[in-house]
Parts: sequence; structure tokens; C-alpha cells
Amino acid sequence: MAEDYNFYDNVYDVVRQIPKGRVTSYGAIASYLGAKRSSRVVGYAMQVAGSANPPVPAHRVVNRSGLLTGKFHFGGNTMQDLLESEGVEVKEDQVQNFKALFWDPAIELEL
DNA sequence: GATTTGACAGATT
DNA sequence: CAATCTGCCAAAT
Repeated sequence: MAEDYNFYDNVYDVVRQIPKGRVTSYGAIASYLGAKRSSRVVGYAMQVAGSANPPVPAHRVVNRSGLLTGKFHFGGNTMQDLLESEGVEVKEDQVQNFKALFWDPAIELEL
């Protein structure tokens, strides 16, 4: 049981560790997993996350621009509503003060 | 088993 | 400085 670790499952694990009121980017997660070029795969995992159990806080995962890419998958403004509910300022599907709210696993989980 | 797509990122023009 | 194109890796069909 060495291959039980999938890139996919690993992504969920990191996303679940995102503290409330914080956001991260696909590249940050991918980079933390050692596949910074696989940022797209991370996003794909999020798609299935909507079907995953327990569902990962994908609403805390945005692209490197802080843009709520994928809100479409949530089914409306659910993503933005959740972020605002956690104290994250979202304007036009874009995380405000993104840089300050940016949660980098490669740094936060570093210790 | 091979091909296509993909919630991106980074480099280049 | 802003917009555009390519690149990369893995999962899904």
C-alpha cells in the first residue's frame, strides 16, 4: 500500500488544512505536492471534490490571481458567499487583499 | 491503451 | 504594463 497516495487525494488533504478566512492557489498546492506544473490537475481534483466525501473547501481555492475560477461548478455565487462568510472579501469573483489572505502550504505547513 | 481535456502558471511578445 | 501563447502533468473518456 504504497500507491495509495494519489496526487488527487493529496490535494484534498492540503485543501482541507486551509484555515478559515484564508485562501490558496492551485499552483501553491501543486508546488507543495512537488508538481507545480500540475496546477491544472489540482483544479480538476476540485471538480471531483464536489463529489468527494467529505467535500473539500474548494471555495477557498482560487487561481493565482485570486480569481474565483470555478464558481460555476458550485452552482452560482455559493463560492463567493462562503468566502465572505469566512471573512474573505470577494469583489466581482475576485478575492480582495488576496495577497494578505493567501495561505501557502509550502510555508504554513513547512514546520 | 491512446487521446483529449483541464477550477492553471509562467514566459514571451 | 497588459494581453496572448505555450508548456506540463495527471485524470477522464
